Amino acid sequence: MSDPLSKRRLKTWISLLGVTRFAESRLRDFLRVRHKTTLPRFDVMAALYRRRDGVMMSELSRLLLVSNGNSTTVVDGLEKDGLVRRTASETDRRTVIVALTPKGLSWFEGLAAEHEAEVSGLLDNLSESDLDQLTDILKRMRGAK
Amino acid sequence: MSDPLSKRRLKTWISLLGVTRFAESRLRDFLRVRHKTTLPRFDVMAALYRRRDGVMMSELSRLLLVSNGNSTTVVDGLEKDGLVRRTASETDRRTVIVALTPKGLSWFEGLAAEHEAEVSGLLDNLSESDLDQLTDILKRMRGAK
DNA sequence: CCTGAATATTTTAAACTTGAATTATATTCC
DNA sequence: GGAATATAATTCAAGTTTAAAATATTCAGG
Repeated sequence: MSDPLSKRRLKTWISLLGVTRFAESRLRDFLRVRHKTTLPRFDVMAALYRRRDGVMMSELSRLLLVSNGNSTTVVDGLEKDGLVRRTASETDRRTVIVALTPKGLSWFEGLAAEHEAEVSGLLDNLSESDLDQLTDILKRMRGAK
Repeated sequence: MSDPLSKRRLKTWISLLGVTRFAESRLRDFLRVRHKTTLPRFDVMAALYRRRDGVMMSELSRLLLVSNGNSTTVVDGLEKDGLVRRTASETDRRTVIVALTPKGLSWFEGLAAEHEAEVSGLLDNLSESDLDQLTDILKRMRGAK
């Protein structure tokens, strides 16, 4: 179990975690300083931007890999600020559909390009072939259960 | 700014984040169900295990990429449980050295192998050459400022 | 020495997050 | 149809996390 391969995997994992945490902290700074917002709020907005027709609360949680309770809280805040809207489903009365409001849409659009540039800067040192390899590796990791 | 390369980087970043979040959530489950503890507590213990002589609070925060306040809180909890110990520095009275207690050490040792196996399982699908490439790519990402 | 800048830590308030109830609705299968 | 089960969302308590403010100490120049 504690063979050299297993040790190498652990080391790689720690390194992976370090890099993503560093990058997340940079993005948090960017969002706070430049746009007076937070990463979790941005994440929800980005998910809703990609799924313009709206998503169920539970689907939102699945997409962002956070708990249901967490989604409820963040969406509550965004709704209070008029950036997202909750709508009851016609077909299933348990279900709530969340979507961007027009205000939310334009807010996000005013931010998206800058955010993309920020992320792009974080991956600046990666060549196209690095991106290929990384994408491939991540796909394989996702396969593991 | 929003050229194809930048878009690819964004996509890769989102994928990277998804994979690490998924893995973190698995580790959280493992620690909660099997060992009645949490990821942040484990992270602190692991850092102290690697630095057996103890580390300054601020260094601990830097290692884990969390805020100073966060380190204080988590170390408070671990100290109350007798797993770590704070010691005043001889040379600098501002400084506090945190280290594992004997109890903390044996607790961690009883856990480390299982944790390593858990992580190893998450990277199961990666070949040695994948690990090489990934390590290399991460090193390059870390270079970006 | 003194003063101001820098460093180390803790405290605080607000936000985030989780996992476990809880409530409500839908589905399955007898 | 009705009971058991599953699913959707929220609420809740406890813990985590952040960033900023407060406290204490050291260091560097003058």
